[in-house]
Amino acid sequence: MPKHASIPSMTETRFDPSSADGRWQRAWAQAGTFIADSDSEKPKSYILEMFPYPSGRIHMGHVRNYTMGDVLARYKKMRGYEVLHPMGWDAFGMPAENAAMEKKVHPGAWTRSNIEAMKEQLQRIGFALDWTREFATCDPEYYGHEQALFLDMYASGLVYRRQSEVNWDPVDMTVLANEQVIDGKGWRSGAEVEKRKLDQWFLKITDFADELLDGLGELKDWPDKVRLMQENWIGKSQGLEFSFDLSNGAKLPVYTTRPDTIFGSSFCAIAADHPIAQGLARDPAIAGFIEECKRGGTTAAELETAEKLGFDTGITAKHPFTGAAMPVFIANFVLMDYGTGAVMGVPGHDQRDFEFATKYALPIARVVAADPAQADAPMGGEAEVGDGVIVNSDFLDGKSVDEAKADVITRAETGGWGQGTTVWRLRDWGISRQRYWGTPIPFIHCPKCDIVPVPKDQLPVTLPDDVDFETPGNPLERHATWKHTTCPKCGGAAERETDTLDTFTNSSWYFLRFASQPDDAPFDPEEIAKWMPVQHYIGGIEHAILHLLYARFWTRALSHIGKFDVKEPFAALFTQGMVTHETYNFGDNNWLSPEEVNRTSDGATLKTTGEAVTVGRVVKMSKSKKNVVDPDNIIANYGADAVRWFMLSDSPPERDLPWSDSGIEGCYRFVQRLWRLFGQYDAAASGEDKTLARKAHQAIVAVAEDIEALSFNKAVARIYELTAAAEKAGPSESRNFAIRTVLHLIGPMMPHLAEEAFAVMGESSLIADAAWPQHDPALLVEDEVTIAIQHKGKLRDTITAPKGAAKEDLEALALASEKVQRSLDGAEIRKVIVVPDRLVNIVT
RNA sequence: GCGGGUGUGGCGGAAUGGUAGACGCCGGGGACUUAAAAUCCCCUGAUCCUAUAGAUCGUGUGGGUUCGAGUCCCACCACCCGCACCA
Repeated sequence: MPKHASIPSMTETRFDPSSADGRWQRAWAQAGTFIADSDSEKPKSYILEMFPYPSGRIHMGHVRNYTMGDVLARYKKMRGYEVLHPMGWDAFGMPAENAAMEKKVHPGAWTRSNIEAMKEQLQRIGFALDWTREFATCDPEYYGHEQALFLDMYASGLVYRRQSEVNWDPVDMTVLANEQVIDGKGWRSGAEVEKRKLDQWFLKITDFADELLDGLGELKDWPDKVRLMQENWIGKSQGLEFSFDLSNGAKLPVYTTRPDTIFGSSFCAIAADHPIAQGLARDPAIAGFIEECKRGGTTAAELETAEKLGFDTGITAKHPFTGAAMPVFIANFVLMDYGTGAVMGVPGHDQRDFEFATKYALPIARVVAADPAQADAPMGGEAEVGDGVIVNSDFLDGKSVDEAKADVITRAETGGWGQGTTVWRLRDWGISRQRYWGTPIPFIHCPKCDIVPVPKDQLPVTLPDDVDFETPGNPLERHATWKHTTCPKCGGAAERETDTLDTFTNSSWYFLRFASQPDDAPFDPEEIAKWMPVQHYIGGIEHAILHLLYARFWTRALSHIGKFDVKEPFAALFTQGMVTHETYNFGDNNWLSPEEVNRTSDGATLKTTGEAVTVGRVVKMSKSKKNVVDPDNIIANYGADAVRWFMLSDSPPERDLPWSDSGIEGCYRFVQRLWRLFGQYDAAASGEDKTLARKAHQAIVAVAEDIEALSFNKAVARIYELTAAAEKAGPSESRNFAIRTVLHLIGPMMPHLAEEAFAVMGESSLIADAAWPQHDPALLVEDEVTIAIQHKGKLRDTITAPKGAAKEDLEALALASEKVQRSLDGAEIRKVIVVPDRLVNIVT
């Protein structure tokens, strides 16, 4: 293609994001471009990114997350869908209370001002959001409906209250989540955490364990990783529950997944907090041992190295088949809250039992072997947990592991001493939090009537505003008047529940409220039916288990009690990677921010003194490592489109994206390069450029495929290629088509630039409302292809041949090549493999 | 310990079993300019070489299947993530 002299462009000026960004953001807002119309006849598409916690400022992780969703939303709109792409705020939670304590601001005021600031930031990036549906979970309208849903669940038996052990921080006077306990101490107060039994509210997620597990199978468009994590979390296991008769006359129920190894059992072990152990605690030695078990650390490293410890109770258990008397130990490795809190020890075929038996010199018998001849083979230095054939086990001898399992379960059931059982790792969801900044749990404690739900017409139970955080503990608990009320049943004096709901509750149904927000109900089932399930849900992998499991549970629970007919909330899930940045280190652990450092290709120096700075690993942007880049500064310098383009370029979206200054500069250069190209659109040009036209049509298809696969990095590469081809081409109608194609293809990615250029070309409509360009199928196929010719497995030459050329012709062309002949050097040709339109491989 | 993932130039990464390194960044050279910025053009995996040509090597390591392997199979190594004494 001859290089042509530069055409005087329509605009010699540069694209100026500082004026264009705002202009088009206002234009979209005024036109209501992104307001979802649920009455539309178009097919519906609900695109959702995990809503943010209003911590104060938008960070690069948000920008990446929302840019991906935005491209999908805008693309779907161009493809003729009615798109719902909402945004809101996960606004309850501890940081607001911490801010209240530290900065003496009300959590509500702090949260509201953060929301205002972050909303403005999001708007500056030009996201195609339907702001008419915005809400914050701390709005009484929102949490009031949540209270109503909670009461509905209560009425259906999905909510209950029981005593439960919690981590109690005696200084802050509050319950701590497990992840807030660091080395046995409260993360804020540093105080030794106590175990306390408190009355707590629970949601019966375990009722749905089977459904939640089976449902994973239908989630074909979820990452395998997330499905596996949930599967493991739910932790279904099948086995036998049966009881040993104890020498003291009591019965000891145990649970095992390996009933096939029952003849190898040589002891029983119970948890330190097992009722039998507790009953023996009058003995000071036993009480001491129980205390020792409780002190055991819970960190990974401690568990890894923790020695198996036991205390022989002196009680014996009678083996159900052999009648042998086996010692019963209290053991530190048995958990009270799994199974029955007691196990039968089979040292030969369980590693923990093996270690324990070794330490306490208990018999280690082989009951599974590779084949019956190996029945007397000595055990090695560890338990054999693999498959095999049962040996040394009376009537089980010769059976496979699976056959033996079934046999023992059948005998236990017919003999009436045991039962095949399913045990789950999943626990019921404790949702009580002794905190202020959450949804008040809508119950009243009446001295006469016990626990009474707040009548629905009295909802929402709102939070009082006049609270102080000067003293530790729950402000609702010590508020002068708030908790005092009357019993809805008997009218007598009563107290409100002062616990609030876990904030994960708020995010368990927000997607339903986005889809439909009537005043008098949490949602309208008809609207839910129109929009749900979410077609693309995008967010961080850190929510793989809790949030996503709870949201699935709420959807199923609400569906179960007849609210609507949706089983799974998120048809497809995408977990995006983090935004990372180099770290800079000066001296010992003096982290430096990128602004303090001069980075060149061969190192980094301190801006102030020029001293050398150590360039550290590329890790997730975090305040502690100071490797944070603020999106605001970047947008101010380069505009929204360059940042959006950066977020989509280079790294595949599921992987981490390393931020770099040179990268964003490259993106900005490309924005300007496109602007110049758009300026070269020449309405007067005529003539055909088939090569370029073909490239444009191919790009239309390829970019669409890439966006639908969320392979934004590949879509970006294709746009670069088409851009380069259009730049090099001389004026023609085809070139105009190519330029307009580029403009449409970048519409979802760089919307401000696209709108501006569209307008400069004289269009009065918005590119956001435009249709995705049509492609001509005839132009997708090349009429000439490049054929690779290999000899001895290596490329020797390439030839150009008409598409669809006959095998014989290709072979002849290949052999006619001078380079091929030189490589062949007269050798005898044994075989020629011809792959049509691809290659010819000559075997000698 | 269990489960999962990843490994390709200086960097981020492309590649239905069929031309490895598309595209971007970095780097080098040049044009334009009084100069700079901006922009444009060319080069850019390594080694050898008789150097516009050609050869060899090259996708974590070692094997295998195949006319042909980054891609499939087996074994191993490294790093990352999740869960964790779950009976």
